[in-house]
Amino acid sequence: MNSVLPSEAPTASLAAQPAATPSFRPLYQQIRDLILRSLQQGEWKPAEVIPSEMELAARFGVSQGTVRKAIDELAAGHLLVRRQGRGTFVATHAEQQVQYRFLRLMPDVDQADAEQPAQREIVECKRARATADVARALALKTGESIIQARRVLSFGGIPTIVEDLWLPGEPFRGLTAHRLSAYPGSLYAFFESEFGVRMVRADEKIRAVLPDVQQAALLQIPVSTPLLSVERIAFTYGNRPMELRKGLYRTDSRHYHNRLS
Amino acid sequence: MNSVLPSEAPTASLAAQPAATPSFRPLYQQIRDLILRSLQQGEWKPAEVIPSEMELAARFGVSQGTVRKAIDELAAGHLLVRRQGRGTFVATHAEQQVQYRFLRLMPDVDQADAEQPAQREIVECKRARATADVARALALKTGESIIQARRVLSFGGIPTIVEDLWLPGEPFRGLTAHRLSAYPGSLYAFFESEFGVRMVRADEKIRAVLPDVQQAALLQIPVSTPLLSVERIAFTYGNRPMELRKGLYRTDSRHYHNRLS
DNA sequence: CAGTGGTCTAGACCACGCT
DNA sequence: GCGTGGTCTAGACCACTGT
Repeated sequence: MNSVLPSEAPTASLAAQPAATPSFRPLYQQIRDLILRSLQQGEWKPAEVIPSEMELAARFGVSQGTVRKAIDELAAGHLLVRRQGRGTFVATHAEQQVQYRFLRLMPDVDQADAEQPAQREIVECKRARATADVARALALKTGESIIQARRVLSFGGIPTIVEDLWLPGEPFRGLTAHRLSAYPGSLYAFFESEFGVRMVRADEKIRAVLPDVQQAALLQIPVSTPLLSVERIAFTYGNRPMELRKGLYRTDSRHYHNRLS
Repeated sequence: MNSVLPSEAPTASLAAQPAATPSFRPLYQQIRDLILRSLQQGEWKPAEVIPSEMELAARFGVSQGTVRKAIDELAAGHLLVRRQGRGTFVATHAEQQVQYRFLRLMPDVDQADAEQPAQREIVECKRARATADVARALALKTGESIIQARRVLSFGGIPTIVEDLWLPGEPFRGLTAHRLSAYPGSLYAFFESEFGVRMVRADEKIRAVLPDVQQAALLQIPVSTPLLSVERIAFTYGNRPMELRKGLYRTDSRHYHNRLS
């Protein structure tokens, strides 16, 4: 039997599979998707506990082991975090552990003592209309309302990153330079707590480039300094693109770190 | 009970844990490490099948489920590959699927039709002595014997990558420019089939740089062209570093792709 | 001590690949 | 049809966290 009996799944119905098996879909994946939908719909908010495995098993009418495997996959994708003895929690960007989960620029020499956090300066933040490029990246239509921002990150007083951001206007309605500057945590923690938009995954395209005059000025470097260009699209639940970000990184005393396996 | 009874593990003994639990180590991790050791010692060679889950369960005196969880972890780390209905195989770099598993330089426009493979040209290949830097990266002593090579990769006739390689002399004894040039597959497939050295993981440090005169000449570009510098250390089983590679990538029509999650 | 996730087992059945 | 990995279950027990 490849589907949950409706009578045993009072709060959620799974699409029944025909007895013949033209397309087989494991139960635990169906459960995973149901949990995912609950996350998406905000049934449990970031940093909250979700129901225990036994509760979920009862709710979906499956065994604990099946729920466990569903949660395993979500935890592997950093959507959930398991804490033994306490419960399973909705993952959040606001955790102390990793300040910048998606920033891979590391100091060349690992100063053992805690590195002081980056200083952030908002250079610009305005409402605008999506160009064709931006619209394509954010799955919008050309001309739709967006928010555009530029900021500079400095480490130990040295301007190191200049970033341009493009955000869809609708979900981020009410975002202002002032609120951006005032927020103490990372941008993604800001999006999460202020707009309920949780970034789950990102794709980056990395190149070596030279800055234009303005970028060079912001980083206080000559225009002949090669920089890392990092173009990122960040996605929420359901692979919906919610941020386009183009960063320029100085790499003379830091490097972009990547592990291949 | 946290350890396998010796009587039930005839071909391998697991370290018994004291009844008090000062340090608890799950059984499946112990099994995983035993399988890992067998891989390391070459009991099963790349692309070969390993024994079935039931056989391994009998051999280690545990249930199939425990072996399964051990294999799951190794498969997640790309050390093993499961194929339903056929068995579990030792992973290899020689698979057709992904030509270059560790090369993340992608064409900007995805030509749907198969891209023709890169052309490879060995520029240099010589025996030498490890400098302090190289020795540190490869966990050797300064002055130990190494092999040094330089090659150029071209895509569609355009020289795109120039790479310098440093390899420990001992495991790669007998490597020559001729054998390098003659081998049809990727470098890592070559290391695997010709020297039994299987790379399992790699760390990369990425920067933006300008080429020196010689590098610019090899890539047929001006010295003012910013390039991606990719410094990679590749590891075999047991986190032993076995290759240092410094690559320069042209990124005007290709980009380094990375997925963050 | 109760409740949570984590481990381990044994057994049944399913999907897949080969012969 | 057989053997492989893949799914699902039910139950026991362990390790960890809070009260």
